[in-house]
Amino acid sequence: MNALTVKTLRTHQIRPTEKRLAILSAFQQNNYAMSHADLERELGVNCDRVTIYRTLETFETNGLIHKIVDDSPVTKYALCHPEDCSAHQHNDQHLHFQCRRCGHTFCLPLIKIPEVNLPEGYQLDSLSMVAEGLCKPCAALANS
Amino acid sequence: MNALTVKTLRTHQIRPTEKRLAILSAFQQNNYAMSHADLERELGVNCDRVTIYRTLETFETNGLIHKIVDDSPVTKYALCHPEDCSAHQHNDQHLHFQCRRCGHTFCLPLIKIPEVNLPEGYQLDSLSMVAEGLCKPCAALANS
DNA sequence: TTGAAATTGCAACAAAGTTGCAAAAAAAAG
DNA sequence: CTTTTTTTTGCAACTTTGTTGCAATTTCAA
Repeated sequence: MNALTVKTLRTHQIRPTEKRLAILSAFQQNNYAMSHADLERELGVNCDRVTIYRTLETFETNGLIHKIVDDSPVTKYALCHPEDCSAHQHNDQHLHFQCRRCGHTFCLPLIKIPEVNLPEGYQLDSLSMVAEGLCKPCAALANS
Repeated sequence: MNALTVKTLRTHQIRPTEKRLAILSAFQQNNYAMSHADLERELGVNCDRVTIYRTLETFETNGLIHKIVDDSPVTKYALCHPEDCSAHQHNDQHLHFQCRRCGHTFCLPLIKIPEVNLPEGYQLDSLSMVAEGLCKPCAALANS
């Protein structure tokens, strides 16, 4: 039992069950955004498909992970940065980067999304931005 | 037979068949990004599901429409602006706006995506940006 | 320790998208 | 104007992704 992980869940008002701990550590062990299929692969048969879907929903509504919008048709999630998100509001206004070679999408939390001026009459809630290209490791490989 | 529409398809090296003309006019008659389900609804039973999927693929690879990345799980497409895209390259670097009320996503071709500075080592191909909120008509409704 | 509330697994379903193949349509060749 | 070739379409079957209802189990608190 990882005490730190348990504490993380409790902080977000999420009961630290075995399955949830496993899913949380999967997120912590990978620096890219995870899809349901990614998690299913990592957890093997020890966890039901539906449990994974429901855990993701729970984690998101409690401000532990956020959805990532990218080119792929599947929904992906990444750990929120604690200073940005809570159960009440998500505020992950940073750039995401999708690599065309390895297929993974990463958070670049240090790069904030620039402001845009919307036409008169539009009301803005949030902005998201995805860069596509080659991530650092894949770019290094391509140049060798 | 709409001569203009036929010409548009020929310009993009796409054979102007009946189904393709119908799908193209569906795009022209709606100013929002269209999903497969949207098209199926518009075309009724006159067109097979698979034909729609394949037509979208053909249109995209020939630079007539582009994929739109938004919050929803379904793939949506919008007409390209002729000056931006061709069969060889898509270059639709404008803002997209997704309305939380009507659910539609619109191109805002006049609002260009700002530049961002990526960390050292990353190689950028393209950027996409989605704003979420209330579109003009829906915002007007909400304020009345 | 017992009882209420939350979580999980199972089954069944729905929606989104893909693939192979044969029939039909369109274009090119003769 | 046929015949041949290529492209497009429809159908069936399948895969992947995601959802819902319900009963069994687990967790937590009284």
